[in-house]
Amino acid sequence: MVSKNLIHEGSPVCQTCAQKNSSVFCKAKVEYLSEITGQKVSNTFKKGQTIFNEGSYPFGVFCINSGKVKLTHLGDDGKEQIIRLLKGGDIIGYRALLSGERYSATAVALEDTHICFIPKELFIHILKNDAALTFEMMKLLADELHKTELKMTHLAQKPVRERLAEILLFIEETYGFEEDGITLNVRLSREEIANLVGTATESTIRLLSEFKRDNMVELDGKKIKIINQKKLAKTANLQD
Amino acid sequence: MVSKNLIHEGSPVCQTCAQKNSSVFCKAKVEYLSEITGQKVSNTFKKGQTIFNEGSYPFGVFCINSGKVKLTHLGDDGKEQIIRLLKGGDIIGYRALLSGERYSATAVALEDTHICFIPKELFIHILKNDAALTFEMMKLLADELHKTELKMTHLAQKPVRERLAEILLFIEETYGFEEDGITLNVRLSREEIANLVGTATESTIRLLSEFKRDNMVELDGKKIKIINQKKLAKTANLQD
DNA sequence: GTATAAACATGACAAAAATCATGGCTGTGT
DNA sequence: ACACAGCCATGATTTTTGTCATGTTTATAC
Repeated sequence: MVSKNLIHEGSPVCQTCAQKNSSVFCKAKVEYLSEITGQKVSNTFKKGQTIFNEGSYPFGVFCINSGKVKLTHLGDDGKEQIIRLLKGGDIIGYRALLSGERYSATAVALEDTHICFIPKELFIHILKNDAALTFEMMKLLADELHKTELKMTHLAQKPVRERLAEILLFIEETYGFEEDGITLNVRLSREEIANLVGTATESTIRLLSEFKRDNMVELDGKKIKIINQKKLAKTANLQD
Repeated sequence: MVSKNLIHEGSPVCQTCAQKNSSVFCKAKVEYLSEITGQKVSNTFKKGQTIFNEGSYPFGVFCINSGKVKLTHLGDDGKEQIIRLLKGGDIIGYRALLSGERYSATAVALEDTHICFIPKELFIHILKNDAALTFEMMKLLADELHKTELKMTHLAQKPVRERLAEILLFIEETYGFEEDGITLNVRLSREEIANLVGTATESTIRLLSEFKRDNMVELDGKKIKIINQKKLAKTANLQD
């Protein structure tokens, strides 16, 4: 494993980064990759730590090397809404940077997470000179927009039960399973799941119990096992 | 009025288009503007006509010259969700084109609308060669993503009453008022408003009546007059 | 102008979901 | 091991919202 000692040195090299081929940066010209390697700062965030905060100014973008991150909005009544779940290879903080605004969301590590920070100037400089990378970034934004529009429609039209089923499948799609092949590979509190679904925590707890009763999932503390994916997908009532 | 005869010729010239300074294309290099002028197709859509349909393949982007357009998703149960309202200067159909997918939404003219069509090849060719324009497109996407994330959070957390108030203010922000300074400058059915808010048509009708009772709006058929904007904003309970 | 359909409006009711209350469980630090 | 806090669970209740039914008004076509 090349990445092992690199990570422990605190400063992995982009050209050999484990995420090189899943990140947008894999599309950057090689010359820029070494520039990034030279200027980036590598960091570790412990579970629960905040990477950046809604309302503050962005100084660059973050590229997740390993770990899991949630991106949240604070609603007008102070309730948290999780708008995205992220993992190794994903970049965060670019939205506000491109719009030239403050962060509109807060990023928090869901588990110990390694992240590289790329300064704003370098990021913008590369974008302005690397058309292919800019094009990829544009695509990434277009995809994100599409996903968000879908989520919006589902929030507006689907009952909580369907949305919860959908979110469980979405978590699976994002983080996959543990070695046993059925346990969702992330630990989220009931409240966090509720904040993904857009509902009250109690409703989430109640529905999870129902899903368990209906043999779609098994619950063991924060561990959630998907034991009947097909039925769950049917419950989610998905078409698209 | 330069634009008047241009429009009636059926083929306005981008360099003198009334929307030149509000569209992203105003950032395109002059040389590309004339290329667009040469290749675009100008068209008129009557009220209610479909500009493109969810599920079909994009062959280019549309640039709205004048008029009003709604972009809608079909939910899994066949219910329409309006995801964006557009006007002169806005471009549509770029999202699917950039992602290389079929349209994920349907565009329908809300009133007689003039639109220029720019072929895919030209659009992509220009993007690949005009870094400044690409950068602007990226910003546009970033802004759209932000707006959509906000809408998502509000759909998840706010009650219907607040969302309706918010939507009325949003319509005002988008299309403004008629000459009288209080009548919203667009005619939407109650059902369409409901599909913006994400609620049942009857709920929308009921709440509009309440807003009228509470002296926030006046109703006259499809005409909606905002007579107490401050109170409406308070009802919307906005912070951001 | 008149017929016809579509849109608007309102009441009654049912369903969905949030809130409140309470108790048990689990993990963490001492 | 123990106390404590935070999380999980569940029941009871209220509020919100959707659905169904029905009548009225408005727009549109002939």
